Amino acid sequence: MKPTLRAVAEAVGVSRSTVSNAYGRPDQLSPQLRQRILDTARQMGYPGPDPTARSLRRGFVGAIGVLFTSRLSYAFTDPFAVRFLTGVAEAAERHESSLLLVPLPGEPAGARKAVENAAVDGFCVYCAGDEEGILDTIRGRGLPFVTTSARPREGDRWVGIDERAAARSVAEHLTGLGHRRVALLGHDVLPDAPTGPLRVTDVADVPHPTTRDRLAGFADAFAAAGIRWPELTVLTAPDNTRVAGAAAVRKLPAGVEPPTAVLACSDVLALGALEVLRGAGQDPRPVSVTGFDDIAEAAPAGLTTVRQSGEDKGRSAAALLLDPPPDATTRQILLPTTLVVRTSSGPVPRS
Amino acid sequence: MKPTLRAVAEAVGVSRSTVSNAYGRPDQLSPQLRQRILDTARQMGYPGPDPTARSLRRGFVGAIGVLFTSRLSYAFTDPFAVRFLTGVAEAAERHESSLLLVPLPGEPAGARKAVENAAVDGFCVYCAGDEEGILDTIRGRGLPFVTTSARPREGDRWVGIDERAAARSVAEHLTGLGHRRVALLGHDVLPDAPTGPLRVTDVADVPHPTTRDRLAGFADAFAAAGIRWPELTVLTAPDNTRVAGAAAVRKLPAGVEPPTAVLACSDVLALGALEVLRGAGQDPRPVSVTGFDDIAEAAPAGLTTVRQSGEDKGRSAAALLLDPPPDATTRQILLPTTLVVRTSSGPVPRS
DNA sequence: GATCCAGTCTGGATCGATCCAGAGATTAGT
DNA sequence: ACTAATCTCTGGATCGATCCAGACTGGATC
Repeated sequence: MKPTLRAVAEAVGVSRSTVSNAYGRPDQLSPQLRQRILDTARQMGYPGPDPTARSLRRGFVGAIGVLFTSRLSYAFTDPFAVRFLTGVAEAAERHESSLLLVPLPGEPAGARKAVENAAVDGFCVYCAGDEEGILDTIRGRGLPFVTTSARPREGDRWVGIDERAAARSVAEHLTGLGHRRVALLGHDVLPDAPTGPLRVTDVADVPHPTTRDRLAGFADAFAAAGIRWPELTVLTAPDNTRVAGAAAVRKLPAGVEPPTAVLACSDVLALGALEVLRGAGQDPRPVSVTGFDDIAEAAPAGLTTVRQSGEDKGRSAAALLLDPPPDATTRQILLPTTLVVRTSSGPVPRS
Repeated sequence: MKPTLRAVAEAVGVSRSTVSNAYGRPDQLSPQLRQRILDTARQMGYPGPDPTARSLRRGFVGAIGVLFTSRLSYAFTDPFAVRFLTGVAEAAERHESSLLLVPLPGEPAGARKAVENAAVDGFCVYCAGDEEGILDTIRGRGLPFVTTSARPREGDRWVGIDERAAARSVAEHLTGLGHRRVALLGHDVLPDAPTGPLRVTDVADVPHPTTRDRLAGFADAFAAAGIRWPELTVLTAPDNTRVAGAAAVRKLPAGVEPPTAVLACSDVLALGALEVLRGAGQDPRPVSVTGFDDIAEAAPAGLTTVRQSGEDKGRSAAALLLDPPPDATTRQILLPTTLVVRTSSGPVPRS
């Protein structure tokens, strides 16, 4: 059995408080005594105050929870999520806080339990799906949190971008190039929908909030160009991964007039699409492809996309949690986006 | 103030134990009473047992610590480290364990404190540098741990590859192709060495254990081909990053006979090297480049490399921690590696 | 009808620390 | 020399739960 603080106190012949102070507040005792305590502690093999006991008493843990509303191990396959995490880690490092990555099981009850059992001082919720249940559980615990949710509640801390306007900007880039027959590509467009083309009667039906907002932004641009929502082809992918993007594009109906452009809701989907559309044996007429996020792989692939900084998002989120601005008005941070035009998009080829 | 378990007990008119059992062991009380407890708890806004208090009493946290012996936010820039983390996350998900990512400050004292303050049941230590101090601190706490250290102690849980043999295999591939004038590229080859070519008198002087083992493996192959250590040019990079790799290669002395091959200790370094050596305005005579790890970016770049699975490493490490095999002999897992030959390596061009 | 047993529920002890009001001893101030 | 201030150190209360030995019921067993 490991010795405890009490054992050290008895060995040295002082009170427990004094030993505690030797570790936590050196100014509360004489340097000599402190040294004597530390020495015998070391010699007894006492590893210092137990973190759990300390947390209980102090009411403070020194860790922030990071929640991905998707499987945790999947999260790492999404480069943008990794950048976000990098930003969070950077801010946490500065605050000497640890990060608790909590895996959320699929079923809501399990997810609830996981959130309730996490020993943290607050949460950064990276929203990649439905999250209201999660947020309510956090609220129930009375812990502070920051979301990147598509539509934050009044007063909630939030960091994000104007998804819809950003999406609109890429789409306008394409309508400007003359594209009229396009396919939109997102993941989780409709619940349980198989990979492939869909008729979505209303954008509002899309359950995944980010996908919904981006599709809506695309639609805005096309509406301005005289193309209404029901005329747009929507492709859906089961995951936000390259292979899923590739698979979705392969399901484009052969024979009928193919789209002249594919607008993806993320770079990984777009890169998957590019692979297929630029791959060997394809129709030589190039199809324009655009992405979203501007991950590292986008530039070498020449992908036209919308840039947003995952690091900034993560950093801001963690900062909002770790030292929140006193006035509630500055607790929602809108980050900028930029349209980055590369070679993957071009004018409609003449037929 | 949030209500506690005691408050709920008083409200319902039962003992604290009973409320505790309502959450933790439903079989210990009648379903009706349990329901009544849960209902009033919900209505009072009691979020369930406090995780910290529970951990203290139970002596079990439900989280494993993950340590990177480099800055945490840097770790995410290393694709192989991310794969490792993915594997760890996968195993943790299965065990309903959380992952505590602990940022380690540069100075040993701070790192020690960080490890001592982490509320976890054990550690996965991803060794990317010197780690003995870290491991000693963990041992001091009496917590189990798994390392990927270059040279594990007898009895320690470990998962890794035969670094030296694997490195030797790529190098033999190159000597087989006729390469004799080569440059080795690693990071942290010598402490505080500037980027660029070095004379390293002895491989054993290299402080970074992985770099050392891989360089030694390279040297083995060249020794077999009649080239002794001091004749080998070693390039060093300050970081294990693409830009650092590129910078190191740019420092190759111009004018003198350039190497016909660059053997890097990692794919990111190799990719940086490739960028420079295949870039515009370069000597048209192609220099062979090899990497190590086979990260996702290696294949599209045509990089010859040694494949090892980061996911497997992470998964095995976490498994070794979460349900260790009873017999100590199987607590060290040697994972396989494969030489993957692609287009970045070829025969020595005739001059 | 005494015994045994399973099913429920209780309450004091405990996990390992930190907090805080205050006791004693020293030093400083006038 | 006497009060005030400062420095050290103490010990009981507390953080919020879980553990465990045992009490109490009501029904089955022989």
